[in-house]
Amino acid sequence: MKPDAVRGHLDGLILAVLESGPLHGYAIIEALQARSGGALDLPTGTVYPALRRLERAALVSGAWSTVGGRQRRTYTLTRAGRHALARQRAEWAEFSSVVDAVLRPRTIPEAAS
Amino acid sequence: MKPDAVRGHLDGLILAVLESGPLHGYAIIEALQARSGGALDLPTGTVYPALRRLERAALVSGAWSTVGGRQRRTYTLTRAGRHALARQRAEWAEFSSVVDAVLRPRTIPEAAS
DNA sequence: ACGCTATAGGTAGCGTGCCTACATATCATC
DNA sequence: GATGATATGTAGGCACGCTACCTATAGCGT
Repeated sequence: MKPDAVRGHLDGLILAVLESGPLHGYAIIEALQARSGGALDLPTGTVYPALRRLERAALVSGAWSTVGGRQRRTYTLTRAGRHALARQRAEWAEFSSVVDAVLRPRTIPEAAS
Repeated sequence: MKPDAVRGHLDGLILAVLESGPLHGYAIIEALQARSGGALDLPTGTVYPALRRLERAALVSGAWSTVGGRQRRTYTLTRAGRHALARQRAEWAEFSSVVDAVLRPRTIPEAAS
């Protein structure tokens, strides 16, 4: 998939994978890969800043922990995050149906000749 | 619909409305409104630069004409534009199925209480 | 005569936000 | 001790849609 395609929808995707339970950043990237059948392979430079953005917006809350000597920052969906996710889903439904409608091929009158 | 949502998909939308036949910029905006049931109300400052971009990329070709004393620039899909449209449709199909898959609510195991 | 709206085209500059590239550190494997 | 997986992060670039303007004609109302 072309890079940049997720623009404007990344937040919703992250919130969606966090719905099933808290995850740390690296695991979020893997979860997105898994759920998309490998199509979504987001670089850390995309996801980590997004998580900080979501945390600033109070849609997720982050907490440090140490697992196997490695630092982890585990993110949990907040109540506001849950509402935001519902909103994102509704917006996506509308958006995708609009694009579907516009993109759908019309029956083209057969060319003369 | 939230502004900026069409980002990355605008070109495809414009190519799609041009598939049925040549249109000038203003008519393209109206066609997008019509096909989307009013949901897409793109400002001229979005569409006109996009058309010039598409013309530079040789996906559409523009031609001036005068209708009722007003200047019009009518855009026609080129062969390359038709290919690009097919590509955009394929990309959209993949992208939207990926987002659907990730966004789709999982059955959440009932919380222990 | 004047203003308003619809029609028609356009530019300048901004901000968002994803990407590339890089930096850092631990642990396991070879 | 080098490599790769795991894990987190920053800096800078840039594409692109948006806001806010500007210009011009035609038609209508007052």
